[in-house]
Order: sequence, then C-alpha cells, then structure tokens
Amino acid sequence: MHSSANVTERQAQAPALAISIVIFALRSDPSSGRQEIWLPLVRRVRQPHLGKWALPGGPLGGSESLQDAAARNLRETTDLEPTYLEQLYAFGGLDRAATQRVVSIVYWALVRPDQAGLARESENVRWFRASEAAGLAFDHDEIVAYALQRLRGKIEYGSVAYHFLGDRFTLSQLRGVYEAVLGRHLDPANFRRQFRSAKDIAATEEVLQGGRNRPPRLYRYTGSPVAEPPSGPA
Amino acid sequence: MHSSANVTERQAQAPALAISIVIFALRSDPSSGRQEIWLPLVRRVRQPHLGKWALPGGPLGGSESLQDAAARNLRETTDLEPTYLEQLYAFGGLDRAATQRVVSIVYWALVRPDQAGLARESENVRWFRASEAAGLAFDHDEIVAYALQRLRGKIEYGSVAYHFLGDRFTLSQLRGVYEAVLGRHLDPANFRRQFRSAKDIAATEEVLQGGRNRPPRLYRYTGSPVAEPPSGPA
DNA sequence: CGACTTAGGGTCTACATGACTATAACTCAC
DNA sequence: GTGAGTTATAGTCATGTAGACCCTAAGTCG
Repeated sequence: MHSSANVTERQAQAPALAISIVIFALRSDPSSGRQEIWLPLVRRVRQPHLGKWALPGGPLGGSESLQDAAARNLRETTDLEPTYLEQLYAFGGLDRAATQRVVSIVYWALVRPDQAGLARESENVRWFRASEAAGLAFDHDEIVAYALQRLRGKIEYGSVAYHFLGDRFTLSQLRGVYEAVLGRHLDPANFRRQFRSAKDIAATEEVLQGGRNRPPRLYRYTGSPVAEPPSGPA
Repeated sequence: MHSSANVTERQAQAPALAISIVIFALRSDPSSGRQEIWLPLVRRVRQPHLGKWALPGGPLGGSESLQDAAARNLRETTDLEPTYLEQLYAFGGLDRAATQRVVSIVYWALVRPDQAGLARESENVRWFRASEAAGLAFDHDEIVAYALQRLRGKIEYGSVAYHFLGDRFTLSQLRGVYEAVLGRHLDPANFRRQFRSAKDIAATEEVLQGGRNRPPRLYRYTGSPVAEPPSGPA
C-alpha cells in the first residue's frame, strides 16, 4: 500500500481517506493533586515513521459514517466509550505523507477513565500528558495542538467540561476540569457563583462523604449528553 | 495499525472525495434598502439530481490542497476572489448519494461583489437569497443551513464581518452587515460605541461625501486580512 | 480543644450592554 | 432661505456580570 510512486502516479491516484482521533482524558498528578490532560498514542509498527508515536486512526471503512469510524478507532485503542465526540478538522495538505496523498478527517473525543481503561496500556499503546506529546509522526504535533486549542475554546462557551466527569460531581471537581483545560487558577467563590446560576446544572440532595474536610454537595448535569446531532451538524 | 485489505478491494470500497463550497455575499434589496445574504448555486447537468440546484464543487484535484481546491471552485463559478475562506465541515454520511459513497469536505467563503461578479450569471449559475435556497440537490439544504449558523456564530466573536466590505467603510455599512447576518435590528448608537473601542478598526480622516445626510466618517480594518493560516489551523 | 482545610455565601468595584435622549450636519421640498 | 427629514455621533442611566476579596460553616487531624 505504500509502494513508492513517482509524481505522475501520485497525481493520478485518488487521495487516500483516513480517520484519526485525538482522545482527551483527565488524570490527577499524584504529587500536586492537580488535574492534567492526557491522551493515548499508538506506536507506528510500519513505515513511514516506524516506531514513532501517532494518533489512533486508520482507513475509513466502507460502510460506516465518519463519526462511527472515529468511535470505532477510539474503542479499539482505549476500550472506553466516548462521552463527547466531535469532528475537529479535515487535514489535506500535499506533504502530509511522503509516499501517498492522504486526507485525514480528525475527530476529538473526551472520555471518562472510570474503569481501568486508562491503565490498559500495551507495548504499542501508551497515554501521554498532552503537554509532553511532541515529536509525533506525520503532522500529528500540529493536530494535537489544534485539538487542545479547540478544547479550550469549547470549554469556555459550551458544555464540554461535564463530559470529563461522572454523572455526579462536586463543584471543586468541575473547577478542576476548567483549571486543567484553561491552565490557570480560578477563584472558587466566583466559579461557584457562576455555575449556581448555570442552566444545565442542578444540585442533588447528596453530599460526598469521606473527604478530609467539609463534605461538598454533589451536582448533576442536566443538559444533553451528546453534543453533536447524530447525522452531523444540523 | 490495521490488517489491510489488498489494494484492489480497498480502492473498490474507497469513498469518493469531493470539495464543495458555500459562497456568501451581501446584496441590498432595492426596495427596502436592507442587506441580505446571497449565494451562488450551480445547476446539475448530470444524474443524480439532474436539473436541481447544488453547491459549487467538484472532485479534489490530485495536486492541490483542500483550501486551494475550494478557492479554485469559487473562482470557476463566480470569477471573484474570496476575502475569507475557511473549512466548514466534512460530510460523510452513508446515504448522501445514492450510487456511490461520497465524502464532501465543504468550505465556506465570503466575497465582495465589487465588480460585476455577482451579475455574472448564466444558464447554470445563479445567485439566490440564502433564505430562499431550498430544495437543493443531495444534502445541500442542510449544508447551507449549517454554514449560515457558522457565519452567525463567527460574526459575533470574530472579525469576519469586515470581509463583506471594502477597505473603507462607514459604521452604518458595518452595522448593515451585522444586521443582515444576525437578522435583527441593532441600535446605531450602541453599535458605534462598541466598535469605537474595538481593537482592529481605525478611523480615517476621510468622510463619505455625496449622501443625502450628514457625511459619515470612513473606517478601516487593521486586522489580518486572512483568518486561516496558510497551512491549515495552527 | 485548637489548627487546618475546603465548602459555600457575601460585598465591592469595574466594566460591558441595552434603552434612551440629545445634538450635529447634511439634503430636499417649498 | 427656511424648516422638515434623516442619518451621524455623543452622552446618560440602569442593569448585569466578572474579578478581587472577606467571612463563616463544617468537616479532619493533632
């Protein structure tokens, strides 16, 4: 599939179509306690870029939608179900791959590493801090940077933050998500005030017991669990 | 990464890759004087959907980037240069075309119909009011609706409004753009106050003479003329 | 019990926004 | 030439929100 082709052959070929996916999850640093953004990468087991780390992905199956293909690649690498999945961008520069013209439609996803999904690493699948994911294969460095930028943009406006968390969460946990994504400290009191008046969040009767300090109240996200309509943007 | 089928099988299944483009321009209604959003459509001259109106577009050339392909399709239908060009979305549902799986990477553009470009219509190219573009071929109705939604979202946050206008414009003209895109009346005084303090807009020494009323001052957009970095999102 | 830490509520100020009023500068009808 | 009409432009006032900051509540731990 990667037989070296001269220029004429390359231009005659239809561009190959691939799906890649940037999968974000949060993990607490054991020492500082702060949350950080992590993502799984897959080691290249063939040329080109053999041995380098790359985004999960693969060719688009003939009988699946773009979104389905992204979700399938996510499951195959992490064993997790996405709580959020959205198209990021279609990358189609001429020089993305040396041997063949490849157009990659990239999705980005948020997962909740509740189960041992984040621990399910192998020789060829490993989780990295987003801040330390560099030197990746192809143009995947740029793609990850763009996905992070989009994540930051989306969290300010929209409702993606909740998709990092379980169905019940404290405002401190939610604030931790925002601080991890935005990369700066947020005032707890102002954050609370802002989200108490938010539409799609509701206080439950429960509090979280077992902590060292005053037990915090648990909240619930009441908005729609999926951000993207099933048949693409409507 | 994945056990690959042999080349012939894969190419038989491989979805076709196409570029489409939604081109927006503003035109004043002669009776009301208000501005409206227009876009050019192309009549289908072959099956499927023969005779229906559709978005400009075509197959992706083998030696052009996605952005270049979109710009080329724009020039071929309108003879205008885009002042703004950005990727909209990649549509890849299974049922988009009856006979063949087609993945369309759709761009959207803003043009300034300074020259006679908007008048350059033909049997198979015609401009339509965006509000009246319905019954289009394929899923192009949805694509136009989504592009309009994106335009509205972008105009509130960003700097796309200026790309509908020439290099010198009055605040009334700029307000006209906002009113056309957002579909509602805006208070002239408040609009003025907001944009006098905007960063990327500067007053010139000139005023626009020849109108019926008090001559308005001309302003200039000082931000970057292109929104998208040349090599895709950075 | 007192020290410590996080939860949660409040105040004060600065700033942006929407509604509204007032004045300036021009054309046109007469 | 004068006044009506229209748009340009400035200012005012009330409201809402965000950031900085302070205070109290309710737990744990020594």
